[in-house]
Amino acid sequence: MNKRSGIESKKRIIDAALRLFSEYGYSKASMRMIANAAGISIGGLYLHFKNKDELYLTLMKSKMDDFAGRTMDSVKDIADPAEAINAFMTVTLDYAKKHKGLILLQGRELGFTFGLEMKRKFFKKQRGIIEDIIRCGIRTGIFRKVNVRETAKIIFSVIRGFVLSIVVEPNALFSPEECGSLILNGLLKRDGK
Amino acid sequence: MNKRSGIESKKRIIDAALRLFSEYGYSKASMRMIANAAGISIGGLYLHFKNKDELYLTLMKSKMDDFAGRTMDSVKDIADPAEAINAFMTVTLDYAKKHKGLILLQGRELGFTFGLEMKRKFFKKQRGIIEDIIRCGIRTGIFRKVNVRETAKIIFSVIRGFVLSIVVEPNALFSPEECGSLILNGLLKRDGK
DNA sequence: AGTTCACATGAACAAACGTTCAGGTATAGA
DNA sequence: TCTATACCTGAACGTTTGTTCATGTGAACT
Repeated sequence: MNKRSGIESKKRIIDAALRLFSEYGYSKASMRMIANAAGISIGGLYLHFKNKDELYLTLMKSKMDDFAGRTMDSVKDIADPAEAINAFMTVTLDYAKKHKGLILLQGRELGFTFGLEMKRKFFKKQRGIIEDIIRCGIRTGIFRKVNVRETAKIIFSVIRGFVLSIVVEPNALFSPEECGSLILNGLLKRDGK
Repeated sequence: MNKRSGIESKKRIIDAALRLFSEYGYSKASMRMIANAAGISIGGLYLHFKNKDELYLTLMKSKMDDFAGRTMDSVKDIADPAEAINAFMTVTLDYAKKHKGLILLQGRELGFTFGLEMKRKFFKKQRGIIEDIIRCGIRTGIFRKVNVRETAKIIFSVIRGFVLSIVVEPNALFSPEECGSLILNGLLKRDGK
């Protein structure tokens, strides 16, 4: 099983690493396991990534960029803020559900010193999108005059919680639609209705 | 530093373990480190806990029981559902903020097979409290007729997200009050106002 | 004073870890 | 056919891991 195309090997390594990091966590997924799953030798693995940290970070970076790009795209040309909130919610949660591997990987090893800065940047960017939507909603008079930053944090927290739920209680997930509805309408009865 | 009271040693071990598990995670906090921090020998550690798993689980169990008890107490004799939601939120989030160690410990190592069942039970119980409050709110006509289970999941998800935020972005936390307000009132402008 | 017993020690062990390295092999160009 | 190059191999190394065990120690009871 020799003489492969280099980039293809690298790709197989990344795939295997994502799978194993996700299932076992950073510490318990050993380089040997990853090499094995990728159909390459241990030495070969180190030919493509200079060490375990680099492998992990490369993985994270590429997947998170992809994630961010998609959510951004899905919202950018929706005019109605209420609809945009819903869309952002739905896209994010669906993506998370479909890519459990990434989610597991990123949720786990939380206190990791060496991936933290990257994650923070990612979160800030995502929260920024929500803030823009809220500001737009307030400007156009559709939303109440809430504290934009606080509210964005809260909404983002719902998403983060959902993502965590995927890991801990996969069969206790709520529907994105119901969630959008609660965020928009609240729990209290409307005066009129 | 010999001849201690046994239970006191055990207590020191638990303290040290919580601190080190929290800071370094399950895998990277070694039994030697824990023994060291507890001021006991490696062998002595195994006198009190038969292995690393047991130490971890004992820790988790005791802290989670404490957590559950406190949140339960804080809500049980508040009549107004809206107020109860707020109280539950505040107490839970404050507790989480005050006990970062526990939170880190429990958020980290998410995919752990051997602690999962316990965690699920804990979450279910907590969600049950919220469900009761919502049901009460609907019955008394204060809340809209929402899907109780779904809504409870969502609210719980906010909490879970907050808890995660403590770890990842400690200075990007929202206020429990603002959060309660959003959940109760929603984002859309009220008809009357 | 002697025995017992709960608590404590740290050297020792096997296993697993991340990483390196001396070497091997198939392809591409000469 | 020879050489250069890119890709690959797995034994080996030095650490560190969780866990065990033969041995000690001091207080309490007989």
